[in-house]
Parts: sequence; structure tokens; C-alpha cells
Amino acid sequence: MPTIKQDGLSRRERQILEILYQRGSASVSEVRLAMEDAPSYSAVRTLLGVLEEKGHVKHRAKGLRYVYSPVVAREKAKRTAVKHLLDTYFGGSPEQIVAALLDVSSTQLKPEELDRMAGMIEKAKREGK
Amino acid sequence: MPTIKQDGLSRRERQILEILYQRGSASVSEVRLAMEDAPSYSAVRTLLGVLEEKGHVKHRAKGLRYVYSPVVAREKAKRTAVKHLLDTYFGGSPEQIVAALLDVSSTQLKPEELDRMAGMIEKAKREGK
DNA sequence: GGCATAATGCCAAAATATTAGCAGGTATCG
DNA sequence: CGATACCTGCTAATATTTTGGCATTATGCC
Repeated sequence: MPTIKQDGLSRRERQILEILYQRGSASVSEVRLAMEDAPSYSAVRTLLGVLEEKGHVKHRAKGLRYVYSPVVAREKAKRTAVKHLLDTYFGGSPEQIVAALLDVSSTQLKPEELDRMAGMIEKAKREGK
Repeated sequence: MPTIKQDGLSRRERQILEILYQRGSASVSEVRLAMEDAPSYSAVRTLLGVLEEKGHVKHRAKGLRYVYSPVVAREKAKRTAVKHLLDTYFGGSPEQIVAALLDVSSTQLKPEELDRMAGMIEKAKREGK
């Protein structure tokens, strides 16, 4: 089984993979356009090739061009990313992430969203027992 | 002003910086010990030097040896990291992070912790209006 | 003092990552 | 048809990262 670690990616590789996670899938040009500091088209193409070789990404031909997308489902990648964040910055404490989350996005949070979050927590509490 | 971006870091640089965020501060040896796939002492030293040059890390001499720590406070780094996670995997939706969080750590979550989270959300709701 | 241990500074070799360029193919438009 | 505009495959050059090694200095202990 090919090992697929989040680490082991170079700077550019990470950047591109994250773009694919953001957008779900994208052509070479789209990826390039989404890059702040985009290099040449060729460069992007090469990086996507590398990512594909490493098993992080796959492509399908859509008409003439290739459309790339991540191999590991978003759901799984999410969980890994959250876990990593938890360990790296929050000493494994979920509460602290919630705090940071509310802090970061407090202004844009609508009451309904907050309610839904509260609902999820409530649900977890019931199921936990 | 020296630009301090989370990106622009090489694989190893990132790995080491994250160790420093995890532990708050550490000597070269401690960093090295914390690395799964540690290279030589010299290598770690060089990387720390690079991180220092780039402005991500500072050191103070403690007795004979240097102890390194991140320049940007944990608090600030946390917020940046959370924002990034939000954008990359969750389409900017805080609810989804909460969901993932509960999913990832459901088994270890104590009712009190859940209560505290609920409390924070409740508070955000009151303050939001 | 003499010796082992552990640090730092500096540096150059080796490995990787990043980039651009060229050749060739296919659709599209006038 | 001919020109243009995109696309891919491949490859070579360049830049950056990663690594280990040597010299030197400080500390602790016999």
C-alpha cells in the first residue's frame, strides 16, 4: 500500500493539494489561477504529476484537458487535519479550538449557526452517556 | 518589516516549528528527540538557524545551550491556523469544524468539556446580538 | 591538569524541489 | 485550409533544502 502522509510534501505540493481540497477538483489552469504566486504553467503541471505519483491526487480526462482531484476523500482529510491542529496548537484540547473558532469568526456567525453548533454538542453529550 | 508567513516553510522547517509550538520551547536536542525521523544534530541546528533568520523563531542562551521558541505567540498562531483550516477543508464553515471535532474526539470527551463548549457558544450568542 | 561530553559556528557536499522550454496534438474560428 | 490558442509529454537547468563534518569552546569529573 502506498503510504499517503500529509507530510513529506514540499511547499508547492502542499499549496497545490490544498487548492484541490478547497475546490474539490480543478484543471491545471484553474489550479494555477488559484495560486497567489503562480509559477509557469509547466511548473504547475509537473507538481500535479508529482502529487499524482505520490498518490495524493488523481486525474481524469475531461474532453481535452485533465481535471485533478484529491484521492483521499475530503472527509478523511478533514479529520486528519483537525487532529493535527489539535495536537500542534491546542495540546489536544477540543474546547480550545472551539474558543479559537468563535474568536476568529465571531462577527460572521449567525445565531442559527451557533444554535446548530450547540445542537451538535448537545447531541454528543446525549450519545456519550 | 520581515514577512512572517506560515507558508514559505520547507518540510523540515515546518516540522520543527510545529514541535516548538507543541512544546512552547526546546533545545536543539529536545527538538531532535521529538522528531520521528530525526536527522543529525547538525542538521537540526541548521534548520533552527534558518527558522531564526526567517524570523519564526528566537533563542536565548540557557547556561551553555540555546533554547528556541517561536516568535509569534501561540495565540496568534492558533488563530491563523484555525482560519487556514477553515478555508482549506471546511469552506469557511465553523459548524463543520465543530462536527469534525466532535467526531474525532468523541470518545475522550467528558460531559464537563462538552458543557464548557456549549457555554462558550451560548456566550457568543448573547454577545453577538 | 587531562579527558570525556556536549554545545555552537561555519561550511560544503548531496539530495530534492522548482522552474521553464520545446515538441507535438487537437479543437476552433475566419 | 491556415492561424491561433490550449492542452499534454518529456527533459534539462536552476534553486533550494537537507545533511554531515570539522574546528572550537565550555563544563564536569577523575
